[in-house]
Amino acid sequence: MNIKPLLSYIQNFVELTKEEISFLKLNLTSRKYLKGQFVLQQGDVCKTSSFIIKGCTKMFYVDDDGQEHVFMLGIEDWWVSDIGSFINQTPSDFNIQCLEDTELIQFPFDRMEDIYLKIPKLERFFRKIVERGLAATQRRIIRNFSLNAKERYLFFKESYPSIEQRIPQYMIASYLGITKEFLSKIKSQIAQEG
Amino acid sequence: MNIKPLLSYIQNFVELTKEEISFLKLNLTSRKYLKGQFVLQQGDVCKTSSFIIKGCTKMFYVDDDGQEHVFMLGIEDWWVSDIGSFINQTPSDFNIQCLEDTELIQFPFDRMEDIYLKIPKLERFFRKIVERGLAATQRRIIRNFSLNAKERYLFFKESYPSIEQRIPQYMIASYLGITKEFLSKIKSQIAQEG
DNA sequence: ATCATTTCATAAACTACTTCATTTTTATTC
DNA sequence: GAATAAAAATGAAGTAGTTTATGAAATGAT
Repeated sequence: MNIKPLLSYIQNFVELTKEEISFLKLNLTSRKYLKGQFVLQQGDVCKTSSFIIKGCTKMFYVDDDGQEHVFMLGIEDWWVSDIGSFINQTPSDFNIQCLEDTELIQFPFDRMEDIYLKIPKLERFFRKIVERGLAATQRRIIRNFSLNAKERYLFFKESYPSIEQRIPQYMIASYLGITKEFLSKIKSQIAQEG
Repeated sequence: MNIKPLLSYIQNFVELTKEEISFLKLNLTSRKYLKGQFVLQQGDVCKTSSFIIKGCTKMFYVDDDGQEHVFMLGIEDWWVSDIGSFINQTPSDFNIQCLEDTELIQFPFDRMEDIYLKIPKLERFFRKIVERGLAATQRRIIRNFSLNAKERYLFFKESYPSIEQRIPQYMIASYLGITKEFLSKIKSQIAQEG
């Protein structure tokens, strides 16, 4: 199990002893997916919270009209899960699909209680990363309200330059909440401006 | 200090002993604001995380064009704070203003470490409510993408009927991400349909 | 009660973005 | 390396939501 990237991520927040790391290894699972495979499908319960060791994922939602809305993209060192489905163990509205061959380390829901009990530091760790996630998600709502499509695209480009290269443009459009045609228009407009 | 509503809220997640409650009382502060007063002003650091005992607040953001965007409304039993500013102790982009005379119980940032140390259960409590907050915020982004303005308004009406009565319509419009004129149009349209 | 201020409603002109239809470019497969 | 499929570009027509302007209704202060 290539757990190193996860451990060094965790060490940014709390320090783990050797024993704690061993205990973690026993309770986490590593899993590889091929490009195109699903980590989660809508209607299923999200049974794991996953950390991306290698690869790229998209989390999306298909609305009543059959329209696909990309809600979140993920690359190395990001977390992916439907947190609502995970904490309540209720069916998810989201799909999580791999855009490349992808390797995840997964925290199973039914091991979380034990993990928190044995390593209370991880309760602190997860509190902190969820706090950060909430702050980031709130900022995203604000951007969606106060920026227009072009500004949102420029922000995205600047914030996640590495992601833009790895995934098709129509998914970025969906993530930004616009059509692929309009994103195309924006890009040609930007190109003209120089 | 009227701490009861907060305690019964907390007891939904974890059970506190009498000693823990006394300790909490020593570390929390109660504060009353008049209608119109600010709990937080943009540029200031958010030094407390507040629970609403009584009253009504709006959290809003003024963009570069001077436009006000209502990001969140709060009534009794809700939490208000700019979590991004709170956890990093950095200047906030948000304002939190009281729409009625309002009473809050506040968790000061500089007491949090002690509180978590003395009552680890509260680390669990805050992890859980932040998880819930994150799930709710994510659902809101999805709604913003996949519902149109009328659908978003109907969802708001159904979800927060008590709030709608208490605050002016133009703030609801701003919360929904539309102009007051367009909300007015939507309402008259709904009225005609019966 | 009255005056001032805030809130709500209505309507016409406008704009950011969508939809639909077609073509060009890029990637994939045999 | 030709054939096929997938992704991106382009343009014309349509729509959801904005802007600006004006008046009516509700609320608050004196």
